[in-house]
Amino acid sequence: MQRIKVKSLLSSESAQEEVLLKGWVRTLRDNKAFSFIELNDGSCLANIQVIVDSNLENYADVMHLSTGAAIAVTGKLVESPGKGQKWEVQASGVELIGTAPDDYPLQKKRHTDEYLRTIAHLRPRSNKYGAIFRMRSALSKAIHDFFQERDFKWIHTPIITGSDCEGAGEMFHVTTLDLMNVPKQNGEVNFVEDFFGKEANLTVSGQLSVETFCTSLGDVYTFGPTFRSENSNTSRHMAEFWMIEPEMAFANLQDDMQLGQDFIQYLVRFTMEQCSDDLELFAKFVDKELMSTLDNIANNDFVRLPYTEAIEILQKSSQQFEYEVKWGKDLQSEHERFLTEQHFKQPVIVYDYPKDIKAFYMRLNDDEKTVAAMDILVPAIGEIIGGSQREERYNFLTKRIKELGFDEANYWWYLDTRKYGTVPHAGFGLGFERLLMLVSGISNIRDVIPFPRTPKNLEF
RNA sequence: UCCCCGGUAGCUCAGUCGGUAGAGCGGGUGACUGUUAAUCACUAGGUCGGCAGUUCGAGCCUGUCCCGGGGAGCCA
Repeated sequence: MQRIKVKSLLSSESAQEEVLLKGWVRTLRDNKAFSFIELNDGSCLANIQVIVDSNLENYADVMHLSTGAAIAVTGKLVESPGKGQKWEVQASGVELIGTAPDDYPLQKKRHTDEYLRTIAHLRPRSNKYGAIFRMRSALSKAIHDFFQERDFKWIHTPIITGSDCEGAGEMFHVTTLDLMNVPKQNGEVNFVEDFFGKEANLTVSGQLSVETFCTSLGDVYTFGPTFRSENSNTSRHMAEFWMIEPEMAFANLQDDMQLGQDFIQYLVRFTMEQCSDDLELFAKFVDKELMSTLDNIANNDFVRLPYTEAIEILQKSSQQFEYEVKWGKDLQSEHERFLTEQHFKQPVIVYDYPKDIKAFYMRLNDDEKTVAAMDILVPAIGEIIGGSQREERYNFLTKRIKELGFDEANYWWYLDTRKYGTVPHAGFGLGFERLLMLVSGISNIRDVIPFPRTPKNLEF
């Protein structure tokens, strides 16, 4: 007999004479005459109720089953006479596959997120974490669907890089050098003896690589892991996270802002339509306002606000800020929150930032003071997307590289894209985990990735 | 990295004036013929985060380190 998953069983149209299901015991209620087993197999949030009668030959074993045990059940699917569920399975056989001793760490009660983080290998067996990781999987596919439907090509940019993309964050070294005996020359580490013959790092962004493919395949995107070795201890940062970076050829900042809005709205609508059961759990137990937040995002155009006007709004507001609001200074968390949560009460795209607070590759505007950069800010999370139209003019780009004191030679291949058939192009980066926080209401980024990597934390 | 808060039973927490420790849940045993985080009875669980100090005496006071949370910086 073929195994059927709980998800299919629960959506069954009619009773079934014989089914086989396998999964893990969530809870067990028993008495002398029969037992109720709540069985979950991860296929969906809901459990299926299994009734085991005491005349079953191994009933003594069934009564000693515990939360967490793995079992196989054969029986028939019938309409449940009890309240609370449509279907239940009357067992004709229960096979014990894997026991769970009484020190099983997950109890049938609510645990704190902090505790569950210490058992990250077991937490997906809880309702909340099962739900977020099912949603993580579904949204990963939705991201590819969004781009593939629009004829964007997925580019696998490298994880190990030799380029120093200045300003994008601190990097992890990749090396095979003997750390007890590092070869040196003139007091510096001699990377010539290292695996690649030069200094190597884990990628902090696939952008520069994907830009090169943008000038051949047109519209492209990356979706993969990214690494930053910054000593950030916040609920919004990790050392390893997943990033989506589209890049469009023959596109300007307006196109970029539109793509960012379309992308977020597509994913929010997808979640509401395709993950409704799991989403309901978050709306009920994690964030009571989740559904209205998502409705608001899905159904309204994002506010588009030039940086200069954002500064004016902040300066005119009666709000007291800890950090000074001044043209030329970057917006702080408190400023972003004021704009999205209090002033506009919806996502805001701030664009045309002062050039001195933004990266070297962003396109200089005609005012020569600002660059064609944009950040999409959402309530509670803050910056979810950072993007720009790229500087496609060779002379402007080399001038900027020189101004910042970077070594032009390191960017020879990047500059080639401006030398040969350069085109206006634009793109952005979106942190996948921040998106998951947005659609689930989960407030700590460590709880939307299977095994979080943060400073001083590398368990599992 | 900085500021603030916390660490007591497996989990969530209480612990008065400094006098050697409590509850709920969970676990175990038993009862119970339709339960929904079942209910009822009984029962076993403790290096009070580590180290040092003050004191006749420290879960409680002091110092320090470790870990967790919230906020900030940096960013996605």
